Amino acid sequence: MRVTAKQVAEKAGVSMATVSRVINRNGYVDASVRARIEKVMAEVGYVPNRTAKNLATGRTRTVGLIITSLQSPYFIRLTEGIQDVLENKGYHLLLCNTKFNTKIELENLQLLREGMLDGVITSTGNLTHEVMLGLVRQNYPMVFINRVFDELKDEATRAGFVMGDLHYAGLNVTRYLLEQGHRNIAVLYGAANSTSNQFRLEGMSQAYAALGLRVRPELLRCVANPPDPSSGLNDKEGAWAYSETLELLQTHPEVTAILVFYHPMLTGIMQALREVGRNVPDSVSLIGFDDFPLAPYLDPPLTVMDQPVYEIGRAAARLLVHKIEDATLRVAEPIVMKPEFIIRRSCAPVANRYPALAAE
Amino acid sequence: MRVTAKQVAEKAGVSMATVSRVINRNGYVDASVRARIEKVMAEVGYVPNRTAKNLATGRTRTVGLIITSLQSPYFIRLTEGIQDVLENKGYHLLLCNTKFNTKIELENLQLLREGMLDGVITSTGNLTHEVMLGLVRQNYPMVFINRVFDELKDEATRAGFVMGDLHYAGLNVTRYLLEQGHRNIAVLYGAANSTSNQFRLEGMSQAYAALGLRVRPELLRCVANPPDPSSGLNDKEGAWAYSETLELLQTHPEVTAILVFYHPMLTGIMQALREVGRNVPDSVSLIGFDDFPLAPYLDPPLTVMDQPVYEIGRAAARLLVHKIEDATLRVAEPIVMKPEFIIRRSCAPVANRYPALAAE
DNA sequence: CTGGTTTCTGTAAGCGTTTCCACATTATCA
DNA sequence: TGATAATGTGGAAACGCTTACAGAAACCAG
Repeated sequence: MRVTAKQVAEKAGVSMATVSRVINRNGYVDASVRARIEKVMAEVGYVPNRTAKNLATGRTRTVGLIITSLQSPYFIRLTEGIQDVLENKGYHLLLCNTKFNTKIELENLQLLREGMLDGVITSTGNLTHEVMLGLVRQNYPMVFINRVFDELKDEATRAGFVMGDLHYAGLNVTRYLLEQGHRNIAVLYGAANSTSNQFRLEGMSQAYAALGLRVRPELLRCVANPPDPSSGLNDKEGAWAYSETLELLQTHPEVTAILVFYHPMLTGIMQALREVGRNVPDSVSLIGFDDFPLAPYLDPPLTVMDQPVYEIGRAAARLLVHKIEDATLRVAEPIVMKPEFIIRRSCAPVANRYPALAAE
Repeated sequence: MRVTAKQVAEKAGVSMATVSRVINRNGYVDASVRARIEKVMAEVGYVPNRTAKNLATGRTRTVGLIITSLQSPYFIRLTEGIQDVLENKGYHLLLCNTKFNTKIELENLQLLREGMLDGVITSTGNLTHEVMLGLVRQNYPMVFINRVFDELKDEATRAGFVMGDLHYAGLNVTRYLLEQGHRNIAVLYGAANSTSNQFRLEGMSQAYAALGLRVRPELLRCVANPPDPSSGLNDKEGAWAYSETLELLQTHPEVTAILVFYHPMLTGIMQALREVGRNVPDSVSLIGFDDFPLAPYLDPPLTVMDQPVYEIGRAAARLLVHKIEDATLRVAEPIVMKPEFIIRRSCAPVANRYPALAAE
C-alpha cells in the first residue's frame, strides 16, 4: 500500500542506507546508482515518511509559536515575520493561540518535552513564568518576545530574547501627551502582568516623574484578564474593552487621553467614547501601540507608537533556528528594536477641548 | 538523559505494554499497578515521546491549514473557528500561509503524503487544482472551503466541503447597488481564478441579467496575482490595490461603486480614492465582503456583505476531524452557510453624487 | 608498488512508542 | 461446579527511517 524506502531499495538493488543517502544528499553515492534510485522512486511514487524520520533524527523541523490572540495586528505581523524566515529555512509553524488561557499555553509548551517541537517562540505574558523557567533550564531552544527573566541573568541556556524598546515607547508617548497638557492619562491593556505592559508603564512613570508627577493607578485598566468561557463571539475583546471604558469614563470623567496597549480593544473603546459623547481627539486623545494598515483610515486616523514587529518576528525566528541547529550557542543578549512614533489625528492638546465643549 | 517508557516499566516492575496502557487509558490494568506506574512516572518526570507515538500509530493529531494571507480578517476569523474546535478535540494546527505562492502551498500539501499531517483544510484558489484532486483521490482527509470539484461529483472520497453562499452574496450586493442607480460597478479581488470569486461574479451577473444588463469585464480587476518577491513590506496587498485602483479610476471614471472581495486591499483602495478626490460614499460607493471588527469605525463606516466565517471554520474543522477519525465516512454534501448584508454608510444612491460634485 | 586517502556500499542497531497475541487469573452464572 | 466471559499482564514484532561502523574498491603521491 504505502511505499517505503525498503521497497525502493529492493527494487533498485541497493541497501536502505544508500536510499537514505540519496534522499538526504549526504554521504557518498555513485552518480549512476543515484540516478537508478531516483528513477525507481519516481516510478513507484515514493514519499519518505516524516514521522519516521522525526523519530530517527530526534528532530521535527517544526517550531511552535505561542500568542494570545489572532485579533491583534501585532501578533499577525509578528507571525508573518516569523513564518517568512521559517519557511525559508525549511521549518514549519505550529500555531498556538492561547486566548489568555494558561491551560492551552501549558499544553502547547509540553509539546517541546514531547519532542514534537524543536523550539518555541513565545509572545505571551508571564502567567507561566515558572514553567518557562523550567523549560529553559532543561535547555530547550526558546525565544521570548518582549519578556525577560532576571533569574537567568547568569545562566548559560539556549534561551533567546527579542524585544521592542517598550520603555522608550511608553516614555515618549507619555511625554508627548504631557506636553500637550494632558494630566489624566488612562491606559487600557490586555493581559495583566505581561512584561511588555510593565516596561511601557515604567517608561510612563519616568515621563511623569520628570514633571514631578505620578501615574494614577486607578486609571490603569486591564481588560483581557477574565479567562472567558470562549464564546465564539466576534470581537469579544472589543466587548470587554467597551464595558471597561464606559466604567472608566463614568468614574473618571477627568480623563483626557487614553493609551491603548492592545488593539483588539480599540473597537470597544471607540464605541464607548462615542456613546458618552466624548469625541476623538477634541474631548479625548487616543494613542495606539503598534501601527497597522487600517490605522490611517479610522475616524479619526489613529496616532500610534509603532514597533518594527515584522523585523522582531524575523529576528526571533532566525535566533531560534540558530539555537536549534547549534546546541552550543549560548548568547543571551537580548536583541532590542527601536519603536517609531507616528503622529496622525487622534491626539489634540487639552486646550482644544474647551472650544469643543463650548460649542455644544 | 531522556526518560523512556522502558525505564518506567523497569522501575515499576512491569512491561512496556502495561505502561503504554496506563498512558493511553486503554485496555485493562489493575488499579494498584496503575497507581504504582503513575507514581514512578511522576518521580522520574516521564514524558511520552510524541514522534515515536506518531510513528507507531500512523497519526499525528495535527492538521494543516492553508490560507493565502494573514492580513485578511476573513482568514483570521476562519483560523479562529478552526482552532477552537481542533483544540477542543486535541488536535494541533500547522499553519501554512502561501502568500499566493503555489510552491509554498505544494510543499505543505506534501506533508499529507509524508504522514506529518492527518488532514488539511484549504481555503485557497484553484491554482493547485490537479494536485488537490490527486490527494483527494488518494483518500487523504481534506476539507475545502469555498471550493468545489465537479470532477468528484460521483466519487466517494474523504473530501469535505464548506462554503458561504457566495452566489447569493454577489447577487444581493449587486442588486442593492443597481437599485441605487449604479451601473458601472467595479470589482477588486485577490487571487485570480479562485472559485469563491467566480461564485460571487456569477451572482453578480445574474443580478445584472435581471435588468437586461451585463457585467463589464474591464471593470473586474485582480490584484493579488503577481507572485511577489516577498518584500517584507507591510501592507503589500494594499500597495497592489492602490496602483490598480488608480489605474482603474483614470481609465474608467464612470465607475460609481466598488466591490472589494479581499479586505487587505482596502487601504490601497481608500488611499487611491482619496488622492483622486473621489470621496466615499458621495462620489463612489464601497462594499466589502465579510465583516470585521473595525469596519464600523472606518471613515466612512463600511457596508459589508458578511459571512459567518467563524462558523464556517468550526464546521470545516469538525468535518475534517470526523473524516480523520472515521475512514469510512464518505459524505460529500457541501455545508452551505448564508451570508448577511450589513448596511453602514459607505454606499449612496448615484443621485447623491451630483450635489457633491456641484459643491466643488 | 606501497601506504594512505577518498569514494562507495552494506549490515544492523537504534529511535520510543503501540498493539497483536498468548496466557493467566479472577468473576459470573446457570 | 464447570464453562464462559471479563480482566490483567508480558513478549515481541511492528512503524519507517537514520547512522555508526566496517569493509571494498578506486585513486594518488612518492
